[in-house]
Amino acid sequence: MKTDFCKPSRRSPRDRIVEAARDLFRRRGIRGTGVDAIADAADSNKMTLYRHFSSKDDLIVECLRQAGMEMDGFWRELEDTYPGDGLGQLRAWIRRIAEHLDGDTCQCEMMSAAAQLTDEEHPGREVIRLFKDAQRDRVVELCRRAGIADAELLADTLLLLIEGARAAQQSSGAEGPSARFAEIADAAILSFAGSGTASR
Amino acid sequence: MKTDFCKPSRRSPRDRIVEAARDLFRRRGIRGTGVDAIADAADSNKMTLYRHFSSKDDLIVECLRQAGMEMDGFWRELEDTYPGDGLGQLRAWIRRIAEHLDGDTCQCEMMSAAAQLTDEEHPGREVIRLFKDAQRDRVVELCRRAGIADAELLADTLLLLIEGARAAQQSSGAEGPSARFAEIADAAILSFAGSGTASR
DNA sequence: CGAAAATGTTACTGGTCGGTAACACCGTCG
DNA sequence: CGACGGTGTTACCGACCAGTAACATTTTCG
Repeated sequence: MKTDFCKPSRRSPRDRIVEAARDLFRRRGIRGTGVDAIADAADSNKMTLYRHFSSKDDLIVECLRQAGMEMDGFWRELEDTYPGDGLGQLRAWIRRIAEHLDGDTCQCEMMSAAAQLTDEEHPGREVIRLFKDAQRDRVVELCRRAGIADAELLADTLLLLIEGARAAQQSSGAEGPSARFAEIADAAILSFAGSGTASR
Repeated sequence: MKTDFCKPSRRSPRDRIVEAARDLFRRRGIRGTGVDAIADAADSNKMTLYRHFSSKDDLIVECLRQAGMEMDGFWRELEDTYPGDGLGQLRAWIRRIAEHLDGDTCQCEMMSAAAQLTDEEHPGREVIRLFKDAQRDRVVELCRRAGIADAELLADTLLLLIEGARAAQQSSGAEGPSARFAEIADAAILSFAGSGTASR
Protein backbone atom coordinates (compact mmCIF):
# COMPACT_ATOMS: atom_id res chain seq x y z
CA MET A 1 0.00 0.00 0.00
CA LYS A 2 1.33 3.38 -0.86
CA THR A 3 1.37 5.86 1.97
CA ASP A 4 0.52 8.76 -0.29
CA PHE A 5 -1.96 10.40 2.08
CA CYS A 6 0.53 13.01 3.23
CA LYS A 7 2.14 13.58 -0.17
CA PRO A 8 -0.67 13.06 -2.66
CA SER A 9 0.98 15.29 -5.26
CA ARG A 10 4.23 13.35 -5.09
CA ARG A 11 4.39 11.09 -8.10
CA SER A 12 7.35 9.06 -9.21
CA PRO A 13 10.58 10.93 -9.91
CA ARG A 14 10.32 9.92 -13.53
CA ASP A 15 6.94 11.57 -13.93
CA ARG A 16 8.08 14.69 -12.14
CA ILE A 17 11.12 14.91 -14.37
CA VAL A 18 9.07 14.65 -17.54
CA GLU A 19 6.59 17.19 -16.22
CA ALA A 20 9.33 19.61 -15.24
CA ALA A 21 11.09 19.13 -18.56
CA ARG A 22 7.94 19.86 -20.53
CA ASP A 23 7.31 22.97 -18.49
CA LEU A 24 10.84 24.28 -18.89
CA PHE A 25 10.98 23.36 -22.58
CA ARG A 26 7.84 25.40 -23.14
CA ARG A 27 9.05 28.38 -21.16
CA ARG A 28 12.75 28.53 -21.91
CA GLY A 29 13.02 26.42 -25.02
CA ILE A 30 14.63 23.05 -25.47
CA ARG A 31 18.14 24.24 -26.13
CA GLY A 32 17.80 26.84 -23.42
CA THR A 33 17.05 24.28 -20.75
CA GLY A 34 19.86 22.33 -19.12
CA VAL A 35 19.44 18.91 -17.57
CA ASP A 36 20.51 20.29 -14.19
CA ALA A 37 17.67 22.80 -14.31
CA ILE A 38 15.21 20.03 -15.20
CA ALA A 39 16.35 17.78 -12.38
CA ASP A 40 16.24 20.71 -10.00
CA ALA A 41 12.75 21.79 -11.04
CA ALA A 42 11.57 18.20 -10.69
CA ASP A 43 12.88 18.25 -7.13
CA SER A 44 15.15 15.41 -8.12
CA ASN A 45 18.70 15.18 -9.37
CA LYS A 46 20.65 14.61 -12.52
CA MET A 47 21.62 11.02 -11.72
CA THR A 48 18.03 9.86 -11.34
CA LEU A 49 17.26 11.61 -14.59
CA TYR A 50 19.98 9.70 -16.38
CA ARG A 51 18.83 6.43 -14.83
CA HIS A 52 15.47 6.86 -16.53
CA PHE A 53 16.60 8.49 -19.76
CA SER A 54 19.72 7.59 -21.61
CA SER A 55 20.24 11.15 -22.79
CA LYS A 56 18.63 14.55 -22.97
CA ASP A 57 17.42 13.71 -26.45
CA ASP A 58 15.76 10.61 -25.03
CA LEU A 59 13.95 12.79 -22.52
CA ILE A 60 12.88 15.17 -25.27
CA VAL A 61 11.36 12.28 -27.19
CA GLU A 62 9.47 11.13 -24.13
CA CYS A 63 8.12 14.65 -23.58
CA LEU A 64 6.88 14.80 -27.13
CA ARG A 65 5.32 11.37 -26.80
CA GLN A 66 3.45 12.40 -23.67
CA ALA A 67 2.25 15.58 -25.34
CA GLY A 68 0.96 13.47 -28.19
CA MET A 69 -0.79 11.08 -25.83
CA GLU A 70 -2.49 13.96 -24.06
CA MET A 71 -3.83 15.16 -27.38
CA ASP A 72 -5.06 11.65 -28.14
CA GLY A 73 -6.91 11.73 -24.85
CA PHE A 74 -8.48 15.01 -25.82
CA TRP A 75 -9.63 13.58 -29.14
CA ARG A 76 -11.30 10.67 -27.37
CA GLU A 77 -12.88 13.08 -24.94
CA LEU A 78 -14.30 15.03 -27.86
CA GLU A 79 -15.72 11.89 -29.40
CA ASP A 80 -17.40 11.05 -26.11
CA THR A 81 -18.89 14.51 -25.73
CA TYR A 82 -20.12 14.84 -29.32
CA PRO A 83 -20.50 11.23 -30.42
CA GLY A 84 -20.59 11.00 -34.19
CA ASP A 85 -21.00 14.77 -34.50
CA GLY A 86 -18.06 15.79 -36.67
CA LEU A 87 -19.10 19.41 -36.82
CA GLY A 88 -19.57 19.65 -33.08
CA GLN A 89 -16.17 18.12 -32.48
CA LEU A 90 -14.52 20.45 -34.96
CA ARG A 91 -16.07 23.45 -33.30
CA ALA A 92 -15.20 22.28 -29.80
CA TRP A 93 -11.66 21.67 -30.95
CA ILE A 94 -11.37 25.20 -32.30
CA ARG A 95 -12.89 26.63 -29.14
CA ARG A 96 -10.42 24.74 -27.03
CA ILE A 97 -7.47 25.95 -29.05
CA ALA A 98 -8.68 29.53 -28.93
CA GLU A 99 -8.93 29.32 -25.17
CA HIS A 100 -5.48 27.86 -24.83
CA LEU A 101 -4.03 30.58 -27.04
CA ASP A 102 -4.66 33.19 -24.39
CA GLY A 103 -2.85 31.09 -21.83
CA ASP A 104 0.78 31.87 -21.28
CA THR A 105 1.93 28.47 -22.39
CA CYS A 106 1.66 27.43 -25.98
CA GLN A 107 -0.09 24.15 -25.33
CA CYS A 108 1.25 22.33 -28.33
CA GLU A 109 4.88 21.54 -27.72
CA MET A 110 5.12 19.91 -31.11
CA MET A 111 5.29 23.07 -33.14
CA SER A 112 7.82 24.97 -31.12
CA ALA A 113 9.85 21.81 -30.81
CA ALA A 114 9.91 21.48 -34.56
CA ALA A 115 11.35 24.96 -34.78
CA GLN A 116 14.01 24.20 -32.22
CA LEU A 117 15.11 20.73 -33.30
CA THR A 118 16.97 22.02 -36.30
CA ASP A 119 18.76 18.74 -36.76
CA GLU A 120 16.71 16.78 -39.26
CA GLU A 121 18.06 13.55 -37.79
CA HIS A 122 16.87 14.24 -34.28
CA PRO A 123 14.73 11.32 -33.08
CA GLY A 124 12.11 13.78 -31.86
CA ARG A 125 11.32 14.86 -35.39
CA GLU A 126 9.91 11.45 -36.16
CA VAL A 127 7.53 11.75 -33.22
CA ILE A 128 6.42 15.15 -34.41
CA ARG A 129 5.88 13.91 -37.94
CA LEU A 130 3.81 10.94 -36.81
CA PHE A 131 1.73 13.15 -34.54
CA LYS A 132 1.03 15.68 -37.25
CA ASP A 133 0.06 13.00 -39.71
CA ALA A 134 -2.32 11.40 -37.23
CA GLN A 135 -3.80 14.78 -36.37
CA ARG A 136 -4.41 15.53 -40.00
CA ASP A 137 -6.08 12.17 -40.57
CA ARG A 138 -8.29 12.78 -37.56
CA VAL A 139 -9.34 16.24 -38.71
CA VAL A 140 -10.03 15.01 -42.22
CA GLU A 141 -12.21 12.28 -40.75
CA LEU A 142 -14.10 14.82 -38.65
CA CYS A 143 -14.68 17.02 -41.69
CA ARG A 144 -15.89 14.02 -43.62
CA ARG A 145 -18.29 13.07 -40.85
CA ALA A 146 -19.46 16.67 -40.76
CA GLY A 147 -20.62 16.19 -44.32
CA ILE A 148 -18.04 18.48 -45.88
CA ALA A 149 -17.57 17.79 -49.57
CA ASP A 150 -13.86 18.54 -49.85
CA ALA A 151 -12.91 17.31 -46.41
CA GLU A 152 -9.18 17.36 -47.09
CA LEU A 153 -9.24 20.99 -48.13
CA LEU A 154 -11.14 22.18 -45.09
CA ALA A 155 -8.90 20.08 -42.87
CA ASP A 156 -5.77 21.63 -44.32
CA THR A 157 -7.32 25.07 -44.02
CA LEU A 158 -8.08 24.56 -40.36
CA LEU A 159 -4.68 23.07 -39.68
CA LEU A 160 -2.96 26.01 -41.32
CA LEU A 161 -5.09 28.44 -39.33
CA ILE A 162 -4.28 26.66 -36.09
CA GLU A 163 -0.56 26.49 -36.65
CA GLY A 164 -0.70 30.08 -37.79
CA ALA A 165 -2.54 31.16 -34.67
CA ARG A 166 0.09 29.58 -32.49
CA ALA A 167 2.94 31.07 -34.48
CA ALA A 168 1.34 34.52 -34.59
CA GLN A 169 0.83 34.32 -30.87
CA GLN A 170 4.55 33.92 -30.41
CA SER A 171 5.69 36.56 -32.85
CA SER A 172 2.96 39.18 -32.68
CA GLY A 173 1.59 38.59 -29.22
CA ALA A 174 -1.98 37.92 -28.15
CA GLU A 175 -3.33 41.12 -29.74
CA GLY A 176 -2.09 40.15 -33.18
CA PRO A 177 -3.89 38.17 -35.86
CA SER A 178 -4.35 35.24 -33.49
CA ALA A 179 -6.93 37.23 -31.53
CA ARG A 180 -9.58 36.53 -34.14
CA PHE A 181 -8.60 32.91 -34.72
CA ALA A 182 -11.87 31.37 -33.53
CA GLU A 183 -13.91 33.76 -35.63
CA ILE A 184 -11.84 33.05 -38.71
CA ALA A 185 -11.85 29.27 -38.24
CA ASP A 186 -15.61 29.19 -37.72
CA ALA A 187 -16.07 31.25 -40.86
CA ALA A 188 -13.94 28.76 -42.79
CA ILE A 189 -16.10 25.87 -41.61
CA LEU A 190 -19.25 27.76 -42.51
CA SER A 191 -18.09 28.58 -46.01
CA PHE A 192 -17.27 24.93 -46.61
CA ALA A 193 -20.45 23.61 -45.05
CA GLY A 194 -22.52 25.91 -47.22
CA SER A 195 -20.93 24.90 -50.50
CA GLY A 196 -21.73 21.20 -50.28
CA THR A 197 -22.95 18.59 -47.81
CA ALA A 198 -22.57 14.93 -48.55
CA SER A 199 -25.32 12.32 -48.61
CA ARG A 200 -25.83 11.06 -45.09
CA MET B 1 38.37 54.32 -56.01
CA LYS B 2 37.85 50.77 -54.93
CA THR B 3 39.62 48.16 -56.99
CA ASP B 4 36.78 45.68 -56.80
CA PHE B 5 37.12 44.45 -60.39
CA CYS B 6 38.94 41.29 -59.39
CA LYS B 7 36.82 40.47 -56.34
CA PRO B 8 33.38 41.71 -57.17
CA SER B 9 31.71 39.22 -54.85
CA ARG B 10 33.89 40.22 -51.92
CA ARG B 11 31.92 42.64 -49.84
CA SER B 12 32.93 44.07 -46.52
CA PRO B 13 33.59 41.63 -43.68
CA ARG B 14 30.62 43.06 -41.85
CA ASP B 15 28.25 42.23 -44.68
CA ARG B 16 29.68 38.77 -45.05
CA ILE B 17 29.28 38.15 -41.34
CA VAL B 18 25.63 39.18 -41.36
CA GLU B 19 24.98 37.10 -44.43
CA ALA B 20 26.68 34.05 -42.95
CA ALA B 21 24.87 34.52 -39.67
CA ARG B 22 21.48 34.69 -41.35
CA ASP B 23 22.24 31.59 -43.33
CA LEU B 24 23.40 29.62 -40.31
CA PHE B 25 20.57 30.88 -38.13
CA ARG B 26 18.11 29.62 -40.70
CA ARG B 27 19.74 26.24 -41.11
CA ARG B 28 20.94 25.40 -37.63
CA GLY B 29 18.92 27.74 -35.48
CA ILE B 30 20.04 30.74 -33.48
CA ARG B 31 21.02 28.92 -30.35
CA GLY B 32 22.56 26.16 -32.39
CA THR B 33 24.96 28.49 -34.14
CA GLY B 34 28.13 29.61 -32.43
CA VAL B 35 29.93 32.84 -33.16
CA ASP B 36 33.02 30.91 -34.22
CA ALA B 37 30.98 29.09 -36.84
CA ILE B 38 29.59 32.39 -38.10
CA ALA B 39 32.99 34.03 -38.37
CA ASP B 40 34.32 30.94 -40.07
CA ALA B 41 31.48 30.75 -42.57
CA ALA B 42 31.93 34.45 -43.32
CA ASP B 43 35.57 33.72 -44.12
CA SER B 44 36.48 36.10 -41.35
CA ASN B 45 37.23 35.70 -37.65
CA LYS B 46 35.69 36.22 -34.28
CA MET B 47 37.58 39.41 -33.47
CA THR B 48 36.36 41.21 -36.54
CA LEU B 49 32.87 40.06 -35.69
CA TYR B 50 33.10 41.57 -32.23
CA ARG B 51 34.52 44.82 -33.63
CA HIS B 52 31.29 45.28 -35.59
CA PHE B 53 28.83 43.83 -33.12
CA SER B 54 29.02 44.25 -29.40
CA SER B 55 27.56 40.82 -28.78
CA LYS B 56 25.90 37.87 -30.44
CA ASP B 57 22.52 39.34 -29.51
CA ASP B 58 23.53 42.53 -31.28
CA LEU B 59 24.29 40.50 -34.40
CA ILE B 60 20.95 38.73 -34.12
CA VAL B 61 19.17 42.07 -34.03
CA GLU B 62 21.03 43.25 -37.10
CA CYS B 63 20.09 40.05 -38.94
CA LEU B 64 16.44 40.56 -38.11
CA ARG B 65 16.65 44.18 -39.20
CA GLN B 66 18.11 43.21 -42.54
CA ALA B 67 15.47 40.56 -43.02
CA GLY B 68 12.84 43.20 -42.36
CA MET B 69 14.43 45.60 -44.81
CA GLU B 70 14.46 42.95 -47.50
CA MET B 71 10.76 42.43 -46.98
CA ASP B 72 10.20 46.18 -47.21
CA GLY B 73 12.00 46.11 -50.53
CA PHE B 74 9.73 43.34 -51.69
CA TRP B 75 6.65 45.33 -50.71
CA ARG B 76 7.87 48.30 -52.74
CA GLU B 77 8.62 45.99 -55.64
CA LEU B 78 5.05 44.72 -55.48
CA GLU B 79 3.67 48.25 -55.50
CA ASP B 80 5.75 49.04 -58.58
CA THR B 81 4.62 45.91 -60.42
CA TYR B 82 0.92 46.25 -59.56
CA PRO B 83 0.54 49.99 -58.89
CA GLY B 84 -2.62 50.64 -56.94
CA ASP B 85 -3.86 47.10 -57.52
CA GLY B 86 -4.38 45.75 -54.03
CA LEU B 87 -5.77 42.45 -55.21
CA GLY B 88 -2.92 41.90 -57.63
CA GLN B 89 -0.38 42.63 -54.93
CA LEU B 90 -2.10 40.30 -52.48
CA ARG B 91 -2.11 37.51 -55.02
CA ALA B 92 1.52 38.09 -56.00
CA TRP B 93 2.47 38.10 -52.36
CA ILE B 94 0.78 34.75 -51.79
CA ARG B 95 2.35 33.32 -54.92
CA ARG B 96 5.76 34.40 -53.76
CA ILE B 97 5.32 32.86 -50.34
CA ALA B 98 4.07 29.61 -51.81
CA GLU B 99 7.13 29.44 -54.03
CA HIS B 100 9.47 30.12 -51.16
CA LEU B 101 7.80 27.42 -49.07
CA ASP B 102 9.18 24.72 -51.32
CA GLY B 103 12.67 26.13 -50.96
CA ASP B 104 14.86 24.57 -48.31
CA THR B 105 15.15 27.78 -46.35
CA CYS B 106 12.22 29.21 -44.52
CA GLN B 107 12.49 32.67 -45.99
CA CYS B 108 11.03 34.51 -43.04
CA GLU B 109 13.56 34.49 -40.25
CA MET B 110 11.18 36.41 -38.05
CA MET B 111 8.93 33.53 -37.18
CA SER B 112 11.50 30.93 -36.38
CA ALA B 113 13.44 33.56 -34.48
CA ALA B 114 10.38 34.29 -32.39
CA ALA B 115 10.20 30.63 -31.47
CA GLN B 116 13.85 30.51 -30.53
CA LEU B 117 14.24 33.77 -28.61
CA THR B 118 12.42 32.45 -25.58
CA ASP B 119 13.59 35.35 -23.48
CA GLU B 120 10.84 37.94 -23.63
CA GLU B 121 13.41 40.65 -22.91
CA HIS B 122 15.61 39.82 -25.86
CA PRO B 123 16.14 42.97 -27.96
CA GLY B 124 15.33 41.00 -31.08
CA ARG B 125 11.76 40.51 -29.98
CA GLU B 126 11.09 44.21 -30.36
CA VAL B 127 12.30 44.08 -33.96
CA ILE B 128 10.04 41.13 -34.63
CA ARG B 129 7.06 42.86 -33.07
CA LEU B 130 7.57 46.03 -35.07
CA PHE B 131 7.96 44.06 -38.27
CA LYS B 132 4.82 42.05 -37.68
CA ASP B 133 2.80 45.15 -36.89
CA ALA B 134 4.01 46.90 -40.02
CA GLN B 135 3.30 43.81 -42.09
CA ARG B 136 -0.21 43.61 -40.75
CA ASP B 137 -0.85 47.27 -41.49
CA ARG B 138 0.43 46.80 -45.01
CA VAL B 139 -1.76 43.78 -45.67
CA VAL B 140 -4.82 45.51 -44.25
CA GLU B 141 -4.14 48.45 -46.55
CA LEU B 142 -3.84 46.12 -49.53
CA CYS B 143 -7.12 44.43 -48.64
CA ARG B 144 -8.76 47.82 -48.30
CA ARG B 145 -7.46 48.91 -51.69
CA ALA B 146 -8.71 45.62 -53.11
CA GLY B 147 -12.17 46.74 -52.12
CA ILE B 148 -12.63 44.18 -49.37
CA ALA B 149 -15.35 45.17 -46.93
CA ASP B 150 -13.85 43.72 -43.76
CA ALA B 151 -10.24 44.34 -44.66
CA GLU B 152 -8.92 43.60 -41.18
CA LEU B 153 -10.56 40.19 -41.08
CA LEU B 154 -9.22 39.09 -44.44
CA ALA B 155 -5.80 40.42 -43.51
CA ASP B 156 -5.74 38.44 -40.29
CA THR B 157 -6.99 35.38 -42.12
CA LEU B 158 -4.20 35.62 -44.66
CA LEU B 159 -1.61 36.30 -42.00
CA LEU B 160 -2.70 33.27 -40.02
CA LEU B 161 -2.61 31.12 -43.14
CA ILE B 162 0.87 32.32 -43.98
CA GLU B 163 2.33 31.79 -40.56
CA GLY B 164 0.58 28.46 -40.47
CA ALA B 165 2.04 27.43 -43.80
CA ARG B 166 5.52 28.20 -42.57
CA ALA B 167 4.99 26.39 -39.30
CA ALA B 168 3.39 23.38 -40.98
CA GLN B 169 6.29 23.26 -43.38
CA GLN B 170 8.64 22.83 -40.45
CA SER B 171 6.64 20.30 -38.48
CA SER B 172 4.87 18.28 -41.17
CA GLY B 173 7.19 18.75 -44.11
CA ALA B 174 6.41 20.00 -47.58
CA GLU B 175 3.75 17.35 -48.23
CA GLY B 176 1.68 18.42 -45.24
CA PRO B 177 -1.06 21.03 -45.09
CA SER B 178 1.28 23.70 -46.42
CA ALA B 179 1.21 22.05 -49.84
CA ARG B 180 -2.18 23.57 -50.57
CA PHE B 181 -1.45 26.96 -49.05
CA ALA B 182 -1.78 28.98 -52.25
CA GLU B 183 -5.05 27.31 -53.11
CA ILE B 184 -6.45 27.94 -49.64
CA ALA B 185 -5.30 31.55 -49.48
CA ASP B 186 -6.74 32.33 -52.90
CA ALA B 187 -10.03 30.79 -51.84
CA ALA B 188 -10.07 32.99 -48.77
CA ILE B 189 -9.56 36.11 -50.87
CA LEU B 190 -12.30 35.02 -53.24
CA SER B 191 -14.81 34.37 -50.50
CA PHE B 192 -14.16 37.83 -49.08
CA ALA B 193 -14.19 39.59 -52.43
CA GLY B 194 -17.52 38.04 -53.27
CA SER B 195 -19.25 39.09 -50.09
CA GLY B 196 -18.70 42.82 -50.45
CA THR B 197 -16.77 45.36 -52.53
CA ALA B 198 -16.43 48.95 -51.45
CA SER B 199 -17.43 52.07 -53.40
CA ARG B 200 -14.63 52.91 -55.80
C1' DC C 1 13.80 -7.30 10.05
C1' DG C 2 16.85 -7.43 6.10
C1' DA C 3 18.15 -7.45 1.35
C1' DA C 4 17.60 -5.26 -2.86
C1' DA C 5 16.22 -1.68 -5.62
C1' DA C 6 15.52 3.05 -6.29
C1' DT C 7 16.87 7.57 -5.20
C1' DG C 8 19.92 11.35 -3.58
C1' DT C 9 24.60 13.78 -3.06
C1' DT C 10 29.01 15.33 -4.41
C1' DA C 11 32.47 15.77 -7.41
C1' DC C 12 34.38 15.31 -11.62
C1' DT C 13 35.37 15.13 -17.01
C1' DG C 14 35.56 16.85 -21.54
C1' DG C 15 33.64 19.79 -24.50
C1' DT C 16 31.41 24.09 -26.25
C1' DC C 17 30.44 28.79 -26.17
C1' DG C 18 30.47 33.88 -25.67
C1' DG C 19 33.71 37.21 -25.14
C1' DT C 20 38.51 39.41 -24.53
C1' DA C 21 43.66 40.44 -24.75
C1' DA C 22 47.81 40.94 -27.20
C1' DC C 23 50.06 41.15 -31.21
C1' DA C 24 50.96 40.80 -36.20
C1' DC C 25 49.50 42.12 -40.93
C1' DC C 26 48.19 45.08 -44.76
C1' DG C 27 46.25 48.60 -47.41
C1' DT C 28 45.27 53.68 -47.63
C1' DC C 29 46.38 58.32 -47.44
C1' DG C 30 49.00 62.42 -45.91
C1' DC D 1 58.20 57.35 -45.77
C1' DG D 2 55.18 56.79 -41.60
C1' DA D 3 50.97 56.88 -39.11
C1' DC D 4 46.72 54.73 -38.89
C1' DG D 5 42.40 52.11 -39.31
C1' DG D 6 40.62 47.86 -40.49
C1' DT D 7 41.66 43.09 -40.45
C1' DG D 8 43.60 38.46 -39.19
C1' DT D 9 45.81 35.11 -35.76
C1' DT D 10 46.50 32.86 -31.49
C1' DA D 11 45.66 32.06 -27.06
C1' DC D 12 43.09 32.47 -23.28
C1' DC D 13 39.15 33.06 -19.59
C1' DG D 14 35.00 31.92 -17.17
C1' DA D 15 30.65 30.03 -17.55
C1' DC D 16 27.78 26.49 -18.81
C1' DC D 17 26.49 21.93 -20.15
C1' DA D 18 25.85 16.79 -21.12
C1' DG D 19 27.13 12.84 -19.07
C1' DT D 20 29.66 9.67 -15.49
C1' DA D 21 31.72 7.66 -11.14
C1' DA D 22 31.57 6.57 -6.42
C1' DC D 23 29.23 6.57 -2.47
C1' DA D 24 25.33 7.55 0.91
C1' DT D 25 20.52 7.35 1.74
C1' DT D 26 15.83 6.07 1.55
C1' DT D 27 12.12 3.19 -0.02
C1' DT D 28 10.09 -1.03 -1.23
C1' DC D 29 8.86 -5.60 -0.37
C1' DG D 30 9.68 -10.57 0.67
